Amino acid sequence: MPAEISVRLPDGSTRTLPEGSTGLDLASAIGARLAKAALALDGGDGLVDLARPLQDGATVRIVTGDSDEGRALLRHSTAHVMAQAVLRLWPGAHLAIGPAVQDGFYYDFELPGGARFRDEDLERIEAEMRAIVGEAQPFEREERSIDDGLAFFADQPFKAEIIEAVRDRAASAEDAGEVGGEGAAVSIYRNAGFADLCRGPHVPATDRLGHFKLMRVAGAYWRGDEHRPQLQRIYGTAWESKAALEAHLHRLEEAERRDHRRLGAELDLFSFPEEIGSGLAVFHPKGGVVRRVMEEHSRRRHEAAGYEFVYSPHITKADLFEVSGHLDWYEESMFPAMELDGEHRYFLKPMNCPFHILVYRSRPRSYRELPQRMFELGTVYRYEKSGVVHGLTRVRGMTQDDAHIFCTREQMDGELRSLLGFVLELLREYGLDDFYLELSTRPPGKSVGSDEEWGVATEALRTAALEEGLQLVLDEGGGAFYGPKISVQARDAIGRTWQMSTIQLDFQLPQRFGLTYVGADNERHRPVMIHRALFGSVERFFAVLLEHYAGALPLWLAPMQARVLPVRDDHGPYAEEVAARLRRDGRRVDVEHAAEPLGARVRRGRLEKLPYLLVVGDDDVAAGTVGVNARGADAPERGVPVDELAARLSAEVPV
RNA sequence: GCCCGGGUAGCUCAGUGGCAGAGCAGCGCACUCGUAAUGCGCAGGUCGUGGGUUCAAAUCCCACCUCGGGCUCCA
Repeated sequence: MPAEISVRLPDGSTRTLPEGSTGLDLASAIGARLAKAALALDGGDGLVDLARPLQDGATVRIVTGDSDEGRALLRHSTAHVMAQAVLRLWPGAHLAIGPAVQDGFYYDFELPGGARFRDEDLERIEAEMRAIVGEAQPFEREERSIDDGLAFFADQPFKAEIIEAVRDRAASAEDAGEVGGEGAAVSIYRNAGFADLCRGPHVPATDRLGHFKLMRVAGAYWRGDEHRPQLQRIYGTAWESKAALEAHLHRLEEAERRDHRRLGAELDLFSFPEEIGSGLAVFHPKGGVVRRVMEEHSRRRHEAAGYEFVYSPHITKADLFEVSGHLDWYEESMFPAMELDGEHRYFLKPMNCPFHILVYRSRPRSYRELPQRMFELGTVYRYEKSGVVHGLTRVRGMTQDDAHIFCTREQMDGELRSLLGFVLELLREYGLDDFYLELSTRPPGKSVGSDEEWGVATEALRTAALEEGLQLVLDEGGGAFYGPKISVQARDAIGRTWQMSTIQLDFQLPQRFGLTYVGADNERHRPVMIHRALFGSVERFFAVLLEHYAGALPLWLAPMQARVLPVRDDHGPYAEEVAARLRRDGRRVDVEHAAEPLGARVRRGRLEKLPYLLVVGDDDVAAGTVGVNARGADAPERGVPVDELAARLSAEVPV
């Protein structure tokens, strides 16, 4: 009688199989359907190939494609197949890395003779990949020593570099997906004449794949370092089923439909005239209304929260940014200097903080007036590299809802706590309600101040963040040159995250500018400075709201809140009366006269995403009512008295 | 800044060496209508900019500007 082993399944049951049985044998024993869906085995400490023998007594779980880890696995294997296809089409290509990423995968290549992928190549590669999938090639794992591995990949310099890094125990997290084996060995996966350095696991064979699409080609630096060779990266997406792939492509279309750049043009909100320059927007009248309402609400809330309003110019002599350190640490992001009389250099400001500091320093300060909170909608200019400008979310001229809080060290913790609460409350008022926090620490080699100060500041931020009870993610080295920061990341209606508010703690600038206050002890003390912007920039926040709401802004923010549509020309005077009545309540209302059929005007109003279309005809003129066609409603509502409508609208506008 | 792909009418796009096109939007006239496109007509383009090749360039070549997707960076 052959020896047997038993394994425990997630439901608590156990299975007994002949010794030497593999994950695939187990799946087959459970059911043919599972055997077909199985991709890998979770043997307790990580995923392994189905072809591996089972360990007696282990608790195991079969991984299928309909889980996050299963999808990551098949994406990784699809990347592998793509590399195989590229190598068939471009013999001699060098392979770098090919991990699974959110929704898909990529692989980085260096083509022989410095060749570049072109868009048309994607089709050829995809066709080759489908051929490989059709060949149902099994993935076979083998382990080799470091030296064997180096010899094996002698003609693959990037793979060799990865192996050397493993040998030198300097493997970064990024390499972890590429190498396997324990310490002294690396693993290689082979299928049909192709072999790749890879930790694995992989799906059993290439025919488990197939629901993929190559998306685009891009450049990417080897190891993300712009001083190292630029590789050719191909991005693809891959899913466990045709339906899942199609659903993903549909989500991409949905995101495109919400794109603020598209909505901005369609709804006549803003534009980027080429004549002005890259990354510099103009807001049109309708966008101007939205912006004004956003800003007015913000001002009111800041006033209520104890902020004082200051104003500062857009340009300054160089001295100011020399003292602040910006010219040492930030100059590459600043527009070049304006030279005047060969005597003074002037700069457009990239940040508002030094100006607020000068306001603080304009006279002696007492501890009695701290904390002092200075707020400004301050327009700043940053010379962003040409490849990074993007709609309203990454521009070269922007207005920050910027404030600087000057306080004592003792007040610091309390200020940070109340500030975080204020930020989140305000963002919720604009309709965002799903957040997490990110703590950015000292950037190595690009900062000022002592380790002790950075440590204190970072801990103060961490404490305040933890008290808020939100998820906290660490962003190592992501702080500003003068201090660590917390940023509030918001998830929008379709789950994308955006960096919104930033809160930075700063011990450096008060020192550089020699800021002081006189304490109760009649001695001079150094205040602490907190930099914070809640929208981040008004432009970016505008873009985020537009995408979050897919252009259908809530009533209080909508550029036009209602449009009155007279059925016939002779209902025009009544339509104007209705509009005038609503305007008395402060509503933004217009009238579109009956030059076209009602259906056409309703359609136009819908496309403009107007919250309310108000139709008035014979019945309404007679009864003093309107027909209410609300955005998002199934059917129009007839015969609503005008005063009742006015009351409804007022109730819907919170401010 | 680097890699790939674009730029033709206000918008979406067709046009790959031989007269610059369509739909929508705009304007005019007619239609006066109860909830997602009334009809007819008119007007609208130095084909991103500048060079070059050619008898002839939207089309081929070069440079630049600009937009999109990435890398790096970031509010």
